[in-house]
Amino acid sequence: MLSKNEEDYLKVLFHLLTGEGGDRAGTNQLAQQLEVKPASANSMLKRLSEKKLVEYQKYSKPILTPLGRATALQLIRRHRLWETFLFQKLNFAWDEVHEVAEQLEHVQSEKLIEQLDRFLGYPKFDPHGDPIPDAQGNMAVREYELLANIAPGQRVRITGMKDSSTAFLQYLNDLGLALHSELLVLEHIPFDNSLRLALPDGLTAQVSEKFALHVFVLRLD
Amino acid sequence: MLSKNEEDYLKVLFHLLTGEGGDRAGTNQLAQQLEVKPASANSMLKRLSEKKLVEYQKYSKPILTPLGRATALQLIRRHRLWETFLFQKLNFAWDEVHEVAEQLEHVQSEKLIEQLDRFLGYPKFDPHGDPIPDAQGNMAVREYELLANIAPGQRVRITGMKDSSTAFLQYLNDLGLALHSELLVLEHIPFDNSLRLALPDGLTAQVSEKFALHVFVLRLD
DNA sequence: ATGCCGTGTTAGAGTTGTCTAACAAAAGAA
DNA sequence: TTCTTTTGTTAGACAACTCTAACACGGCAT
Ligand SMILES: [Mn+2]
Ligand SMILES: [Mn+2]
Ligand SMILES: [Mn+2]
Ligand SMILES: [Mn+2]
Repeated sequence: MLSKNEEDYLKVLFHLLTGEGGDRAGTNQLAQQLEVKPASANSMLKRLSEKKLVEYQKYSKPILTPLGRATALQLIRRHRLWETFLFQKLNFAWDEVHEVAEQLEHVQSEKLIEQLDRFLGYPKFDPHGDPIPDAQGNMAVREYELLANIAPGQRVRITGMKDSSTAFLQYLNDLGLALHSELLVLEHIPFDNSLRLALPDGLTAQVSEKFALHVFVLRLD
Repeated sequence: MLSKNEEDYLKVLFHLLTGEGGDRAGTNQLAQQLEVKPASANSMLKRLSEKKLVEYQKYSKPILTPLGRATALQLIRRHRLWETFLFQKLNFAWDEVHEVAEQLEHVQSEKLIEQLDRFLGYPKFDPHGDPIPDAQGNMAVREYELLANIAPGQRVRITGMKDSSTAFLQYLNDLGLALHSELLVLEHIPFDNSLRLALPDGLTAQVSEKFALHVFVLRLD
């Protein structure tokens, strides 16, 4: 059985190694993500290696073993199910769920997660649009495109966010946008690659390229 | 902020000191309840004393400060709300809720508990019939009498259990009894103080005095 | 009052995790 | 290639627990 800390390190490592350019992930990135010093991350890498979750030799990049990957996916499953619960049943806002799920994910009970999944109706995506792995670690592939790449005139639906920071989520909230919101790209301004959008409430908004690079969408029609 | 372990020690101490004959509770009882050695309980008593939750001088019985009592009641609130959630929403059996609630109770989030309480409809009692403290630490007084003291001919409703051990809860289950079950005392056998009962399903059962001393009831009619 | 036994306390060591400070290796620039 | 910067590793200390083993206190019986 893994400790809460071992689980958190493993999960962060999974995200670092699975995200784009994940091959460059090492001790320092791991430490930074977890807000600890590199010395701490280094000693945890050794411990995870002892437990056969990570393959690690000094001065080379760590990789997850199949066991490590499977274990991380189960933790991600728990995290996203709890986020969904908080959002759907307990009136938590979009940007409030993560912090609490970060604690709830460590509760050890097979039955708890099974029953929570059933209670929520076997959701496929969490409130941020991220796919929820099933008990076998399989998850839906989210078909998405970046909003930044959509041509004017195209209607789209928001399917996820690349960034789940509070600042970003609250900005989205202020625009009246959420997962599943539909919007229309009105204009593309070549100077700075910003976009003019028609929002669900009928208003229009001008958003930066940086914004548009953080929103995943599905083309409609 | 208290650690998970500090919270658990505090809660057990509260139950030891609040239960009948709670004045006799000391280092050894505390250690036994928590399944640790007396040396460990002793050092935790010092730490809780440092944090002004317990008044403690060596070789004398510890008592809770008002702050310690209030803190313990909030933990008990969280525990019983989670038990209620697991029982009512996630199909957990009566004797399965405690172990998981023992973990969930340590999740730190005011909003989580507020919203959970609302989601459950502000329940006054947990699945074992134990009262749930409100945010101020107040709880309903459960009017109860021991089944052992009920005279033949009296109809009663089960309002709680003095013992929440798995063995006891499963015996109750096997008899078809649960919280709120109604039953009729048919006969009192003076020889061993056992009772004959009419059960909800129409059958009768013979139960020992020990059993009858662990069930709280309300007289009906 | 003395002695015994159960209760309670301390010292000292181990585990899991953290940090700082010093150092070693690898990568990049000149 | 040689220097410099970034990245990674180690040693050693500390905190929050845990334990075992030795010891002190206090209540009770003779
Ligand atoms: Mn976490
Ligand atoms: Mn999420
Ligand atoms: Mn607990
Ligand atoms: Mn209970």
